[in-house]
Amino acid sequence: MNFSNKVWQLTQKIPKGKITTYNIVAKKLNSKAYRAVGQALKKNPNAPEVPCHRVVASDGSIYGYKGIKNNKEKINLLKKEGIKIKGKKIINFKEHLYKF
DNA sequence: CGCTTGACACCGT
DNA sequence: AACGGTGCCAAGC
Repeated sequence: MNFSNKVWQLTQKIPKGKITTYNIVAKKLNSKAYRAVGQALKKNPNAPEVPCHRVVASDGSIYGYKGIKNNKEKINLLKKEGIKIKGKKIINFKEHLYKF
């Protein structure tokens, strides 16, 4: 079981309409490798199974996801799940926050 | 085996 | 409040 593998497993656990942060995921893995979490998610071999769009930065902003590409469709999908996004930041992201 | 990179977080300015 | 610099950890080369 690699670090990345755990990350994906946890990410899969995120229910629809909920989100979490890299920091939290790393802590759940008993580690401070929140950056490595991002690395794992970007690899994401299980694209459909792992909702990486539900993992955001600690301040509730989309770090890199939309930044890499102008993929508004994914952001729109998040909105459809009940998450409101203003620019790169999630509105009331703490309320949707899933702490495992 | 060691240096560089990156979807972050934290602190100072 | 916004921006920039620094530290962190795992993976890749």
